[in-house]
Amino acid sequence: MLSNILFYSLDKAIKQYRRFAQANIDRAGIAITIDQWLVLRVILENDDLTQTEIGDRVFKDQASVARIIRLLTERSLLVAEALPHDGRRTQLRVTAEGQRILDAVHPIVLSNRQIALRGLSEEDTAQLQQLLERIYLNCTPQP
Amino acid sequence: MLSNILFYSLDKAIKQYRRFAQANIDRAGIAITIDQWLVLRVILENDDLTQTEIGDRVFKDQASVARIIRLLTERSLLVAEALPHDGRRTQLRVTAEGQRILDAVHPIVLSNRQIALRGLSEEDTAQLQQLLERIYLNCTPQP
DNA sequence: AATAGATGTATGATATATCATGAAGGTTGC
DNA sequence: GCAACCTTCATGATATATCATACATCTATT
Repeated sequence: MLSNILFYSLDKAIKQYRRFAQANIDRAGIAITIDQWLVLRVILENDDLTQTEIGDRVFKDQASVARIIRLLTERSLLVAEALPHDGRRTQLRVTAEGQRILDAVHPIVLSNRQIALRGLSEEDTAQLQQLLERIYLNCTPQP
Repeated sequence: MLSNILFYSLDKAIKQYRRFAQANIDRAGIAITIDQWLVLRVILENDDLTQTEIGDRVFKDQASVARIIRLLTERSLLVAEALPHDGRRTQLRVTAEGQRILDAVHPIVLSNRQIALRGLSEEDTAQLQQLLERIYLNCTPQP
């Protein structure tokens, strides 16, 4: 049975959480995807990362990050200015509108997490996190 | 920190597992994606499901299943025959080539799971699965 | 039997994931 | 200085996810 396979349960849980979280953002009338929100948030907290470094933090590859940044820029949630000392890169800055959206999403994200974790104790989530980290490491090729 | 957020760990673990699993299938020279494999496997086990029912089992929506079935059919891993009693549907059958690929992937999938769960006890995986199911239910709107 | 509603499938639009590659800029070693 | 290499970013191709919708067909009701 598929239902007995751990990775099926993992996939199922994260997909349902993403659908739930996105639906709540949509319902609040905020026009942003979870992935865009995640990247925007990372840029706000640290505006001197390369696309590859951003990708490492949000677990996306550089190509995905590039396209998300393009969308965020087109939607004016982000601006890119030339950097004098390196012609390849740009300085990314979250705009006022971007900040407004981050602020609006924040309470929704907190509420989403709380609802999703209802019935789980601190120890439950700690152990869950530890097991997930172990799986991650098991699947990561040693350099 | 993102790393303290449970859903970040969840996303990270499942993504890394999928990359790991797909890389091992690719390395074996088998031309199929994990998602295609999953759908093909469900059809083998039960060849009278609608696309929506298949989607329910593999946690995809009907549109995704339709496109995966089209690819599997184009690659001749699956054939669709008209059903006399219902002009909307077709009878899906896994071809010999499809069966060959399922057989080739099977030991790789078992090995992937074993490696990914290295260091986790039976109780660990059981508890993990139970917590994931709880999260799923928490994120599922009550009808 | 005709019609309204339900079901099954296909597909368009947009977003993301992955791999590969191209193009431009930067760094190092000589 | 320059050649080889590395880094950064953009983009094409393909696969999947999601929502909406179109279309055909089936079912139920009258």
